[in-house]
Amino acid sequence: MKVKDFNLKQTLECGQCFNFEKITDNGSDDIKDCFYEYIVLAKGRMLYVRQAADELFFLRPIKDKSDEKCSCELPDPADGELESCPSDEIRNIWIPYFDLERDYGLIKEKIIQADERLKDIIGQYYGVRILNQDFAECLMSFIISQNSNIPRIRKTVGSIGRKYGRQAGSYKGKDYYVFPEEDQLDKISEEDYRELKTGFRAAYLRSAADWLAKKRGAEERQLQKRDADERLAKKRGTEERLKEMSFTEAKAELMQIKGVGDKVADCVLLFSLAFRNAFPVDVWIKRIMEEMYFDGELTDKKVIEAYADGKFGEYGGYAQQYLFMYARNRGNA
DNA sequence: TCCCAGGTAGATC
DNA sequence: GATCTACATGGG
Repeated sequence: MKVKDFNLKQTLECGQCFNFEKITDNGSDDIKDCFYEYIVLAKGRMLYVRQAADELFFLRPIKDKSDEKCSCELPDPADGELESCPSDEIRNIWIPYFDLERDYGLIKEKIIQADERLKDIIGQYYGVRILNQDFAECLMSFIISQNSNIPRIRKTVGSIGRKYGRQAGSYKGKDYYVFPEEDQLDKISEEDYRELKTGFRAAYLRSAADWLAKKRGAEERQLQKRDADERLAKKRGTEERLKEMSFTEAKAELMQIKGVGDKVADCVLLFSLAFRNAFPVDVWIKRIMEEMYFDGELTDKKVIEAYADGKFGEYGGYAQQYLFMYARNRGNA
């Protein structure tokens, strides 16, 4: 499909998601001649996604038929051969995941209206979109992110998938694993997390898994009280309930989890619960905001958050992401 | 070796 | 209520 205001590399590598692998990168950021291929593990699946200029392709490896009966005469597909994903999967899963239904032209206009100085920054990072990620994975990932760095977060998230997640496919002889489902997460002990080098975050990850299980249990008990038809109609998980809440309520819910503070909660709200007004303030954002809006003075994170809310409002999350890219990449970009 | 990383909880003032 | 610090680990 044709895309605009989209750059696969910028979108995947801006630090919002962690379970993917780069296959190809021709080194160009320009939408007129960029070429990227990535394997993305999300939504319980493996996706092979390719961007060639303004064309985006949702692909998957052709299944190896060698273990199926009655296919002995058919030659196996060459290793690494790809086919298009079914159109309903593209429509129902990947277009929403990459936030491709949204008009980023409008969003950019609104942010530039709020501050002209962001025009060049947005121009440089024109192709960042905010993904709509799986809730549990996003929650666990950003608990892992605290006091760490992006390469290491990716390493840890990947290793949790490899050890406890389901294999979602393979490509060129390599197996790829998705992040564990919620029920699988519940079986991982604090000690297990420690073995995966999560350090002091191990207890937090366990407390998040407890919270998820408790919420899931409460939801199921609620449903038991209703009749079967209604149960089917109203089936919804923790994620859906949080989405129906106000920003403030949902944030307070998340912050009940030991290990989830202001910043992690904001990331989860922004990247997996569609609260695009969330404005996570990490060390990079704190620095750039102090520089741009507080005369270089050290400023409390809560003050920065409130200021951003006033300035960018419902577009805060997008603005935050452009600023984050700029703050992190300047100097060495 | 020292410093820093998409922070948070608990202690202390 | 605002500020200080321990917390594990790995990369630069």
